[in-house]
This record gives sequence, structure tokens and C-alpha cells, in this order.
Amino acid sequence: MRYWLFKSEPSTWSWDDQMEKGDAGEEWDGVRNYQARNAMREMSKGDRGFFYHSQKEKAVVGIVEVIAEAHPDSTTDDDRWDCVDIRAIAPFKVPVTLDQIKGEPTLSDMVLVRNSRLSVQPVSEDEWRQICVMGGMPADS
DNA sequence: GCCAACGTTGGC
DNA sequence: GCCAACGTTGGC
Repeated sequence: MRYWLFKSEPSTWSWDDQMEKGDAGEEWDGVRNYQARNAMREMSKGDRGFFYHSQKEKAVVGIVEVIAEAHPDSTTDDDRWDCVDIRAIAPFKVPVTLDQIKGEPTLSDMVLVRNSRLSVQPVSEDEWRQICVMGGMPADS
């Protein structure tokens, strides 16, 4: 299993919106960036991801699961763009802020820190476990 | 609201 | 194929 991070502006698509979709989940559509798309093409069903709120909040707020592998993005006819489907698994007990992440030397190589503009990105297993714990969740969430 | 960083586009 | 111009993202 691999780990990922999905970034969204809460005003466009929030964790609450994602939770409302329940187990049926929702397409992670609208991505128009090759690096982010390539990350989604590498995902397997069952992979886990962090749900991150950008802009005002700047925090990891929950855990999602990939429930459908890359397929054409239904919001465009342009066949360059694919997306996966994800469902919410559990909210963090406490959100883990970007400031906290930047304050941890062991997390300084995270893509979130290194390339803040990339909206879909890989997370290493070590990073995953550490941030889960910081969010009040089991390390093997 | 500003601006740095970065990705994309299009002219040459 | 290079690179200048432009647009967008997201942290501050």
C-alpha cells in the first residue's frame, strides 16, 4: 500500500463535502497538472491519503482511501486528464497544521514543504505514520 | 492583497 | 527546442 496527499481549497471542496459522500466517495476531478495526474495514475485501490485544506486553514484534516484507480476525468473531454475516486475514512482527532509539519525536522523533505503548489503528491510511510500520530490517530491508520 | 514559485503556452 | 510571457497556486 502506498500513501498520498490530496489538497483542496475548502471553499471549493472541503472535508465535510467529502464526508457527505460517504462510502460511495467522489471523483478527485479538476486536476490539470501533469505531476498531480501522474501521481493519481500510480495509485492503487486501497491506497491511503491525507486530505489537506489549503489557504486559510493549511492543515491535514482527515484520511481517505482510493476506491477507484485512474480513469478519465468526467469534467473534461480532454483525454489527457485522469482522476481517481476517493472516500473519507476518518477525520483526524486534531488537525495537523502546516506550521506543525514545518516544525518537525523529520518532515522537512515532505513534498508539501518542498513543493507547496502540487495538489496531489506522494507521502512516504514514515511521514504517514508520524502525521497520523500527530493527528491523534493510530500510526497504522 | 501581494508576491514568489512554478507550470504552461506559443512565437520564433 | 528554446525561452519569454503569462496565468495560477498558495503561503504569508
